[in-house]
Amino acid sequence: MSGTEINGGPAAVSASNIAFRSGDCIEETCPHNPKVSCASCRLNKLCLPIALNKSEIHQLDEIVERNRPLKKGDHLYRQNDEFKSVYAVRSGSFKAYVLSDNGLGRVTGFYLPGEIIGMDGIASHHYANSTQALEHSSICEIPFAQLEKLSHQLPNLQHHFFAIMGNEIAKDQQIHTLLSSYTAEERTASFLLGLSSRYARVSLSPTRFLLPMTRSDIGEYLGLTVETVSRIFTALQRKDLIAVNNRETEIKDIKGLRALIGSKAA
Amino acid sequence: MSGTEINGGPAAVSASNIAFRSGDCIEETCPHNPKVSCASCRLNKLCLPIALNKSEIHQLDEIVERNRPLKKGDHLYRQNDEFKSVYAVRSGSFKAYVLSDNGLGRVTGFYLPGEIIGMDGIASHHYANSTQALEHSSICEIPFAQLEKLSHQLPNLQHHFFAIMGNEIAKDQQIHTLLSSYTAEERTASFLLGLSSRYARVSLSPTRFLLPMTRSDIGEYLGLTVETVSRIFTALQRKDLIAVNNRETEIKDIKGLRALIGSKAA
DNA sequence: CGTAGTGTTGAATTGAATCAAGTGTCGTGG
DNA sequence: CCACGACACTTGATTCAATTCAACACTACG
Repeated sequence: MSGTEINGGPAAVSASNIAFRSGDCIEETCPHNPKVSCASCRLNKLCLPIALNKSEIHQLDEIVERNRPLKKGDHLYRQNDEFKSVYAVRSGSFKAYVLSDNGLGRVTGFYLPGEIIGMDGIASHHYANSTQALEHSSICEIPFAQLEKLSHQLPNLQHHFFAIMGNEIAKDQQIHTLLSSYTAEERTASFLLGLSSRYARVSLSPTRFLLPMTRSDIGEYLGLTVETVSRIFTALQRKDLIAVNNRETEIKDIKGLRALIGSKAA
Repeated sequence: MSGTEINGGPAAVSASNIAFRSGDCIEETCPHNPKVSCASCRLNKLCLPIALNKSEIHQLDEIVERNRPLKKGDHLYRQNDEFKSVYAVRSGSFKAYVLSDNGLGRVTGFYLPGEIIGMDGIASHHYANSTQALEHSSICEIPFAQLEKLSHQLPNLQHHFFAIMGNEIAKDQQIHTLLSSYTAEERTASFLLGLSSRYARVSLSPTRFLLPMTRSDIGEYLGLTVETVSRIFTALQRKDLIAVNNRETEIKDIKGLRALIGSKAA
């Protein structure tokens, strides 16, 4: 009945990480399949539905719009667009960035499956940055007005959305510390460890993954130049902490990486 | 009846800025007076009560605890303390900071009257940083569980608290950009302009104010050393953009300051 | 198969940090 | 009320981590 009409065949949480994922995709949980419901979505333990019961998840399902997948480079929205929705990444990955007058862009965040995009627009009713797919990706759109209305009916959902926003705030403050006091090597190590645990969160390998972003994106995010990022990658390889082949990345010594930033850890 | 028993005499939104404020303080709106209600608080147009009607403000008043003032250096809470409440600054100012293993602290934020503290603890149920009064200050404590319950009853309050959190997220992302791409001079100019508009928000002079924090605090916040902050202050004075005498600060050419970061502006 | 984008590496430069030596300011106790 | 000590701030000389400039290799894709 429900099936693979639109996007048949196997798929993984992250298209670029097909080679590294563990499980197989069964039709109704295929992350590229727009018919997947929150109830059956493999991310429902990490995404908005967390802590909701069956009937609540069903209500959430009603307001979620499962748009067609985005191609690499497609924009989810652009800076100053009117804020209408937040988005949950179902598969693939995104970068958020701002463009300054001088043409230079700065990446403000990367978003992986199960993560929520667009909360920077809630206050001003306009998105503060542009957000672009880094690879073939699919998202769930959650119209914010409806999310608010539903949150008002479901205390669990309100509680959880406060938590998601609080988490974003805490995470942003960690990055503040990183940018204001870490060296290039510490930033890069911390970035890789962060990616690692975010992949682990969605049951992908924490030690082998494909970077969906360019070195330049990483540099813009970490406040470094492309050249520095490249050099640090080389240096970390020489220390046998990682192995990088283009985008393919292996963390060979996670403890060693952690040790690099050890004294800075809270 | 209600009066100045606990804290008589004149007071201003920011104790350290008494010399610069415009209006006088009448008893029931004195920010150091613990008996001030949200309804009569001079900050109620900027703080949590915004967008609430009279009856709603009254309900909010019921859950707000107006603690005794904090002395300079007193902690509101410490890193890893159990999260229980968010706090609204009524008067004075605070800094939030994290301490790393190596003993170095990094300031993650400054909080002025009308601003909300503690949202970093919502997700993990533990505060992610320590928060300390920079001067004699008073706060309104808002137990979060009760705020959630009340938000559930008052859609306006829910909406507004989502907005407050969204604003914090947007602000943190701006700082991300600042830290990852601004020079020392641009960071410092941006910092002063930010303070200026935050003072303006609470009807204090945007061009003359006392800095509640040390040069070292500023440096830790902006990712610079004390020495660099000091040098930049001197340089900005030489350019006639500001005049600084210890903590007393005057912005002499706000356009000129803005021009320094012009090409980086969104 | 060529071209644009992505990534690496080297050499020179530089902005901010570090190291160092002061002066200024404030709060406290004698 | 003044003297003392601790902290806050400033300025200068030197160093260094990361940027900039430059050249080239790799890859991916129409």
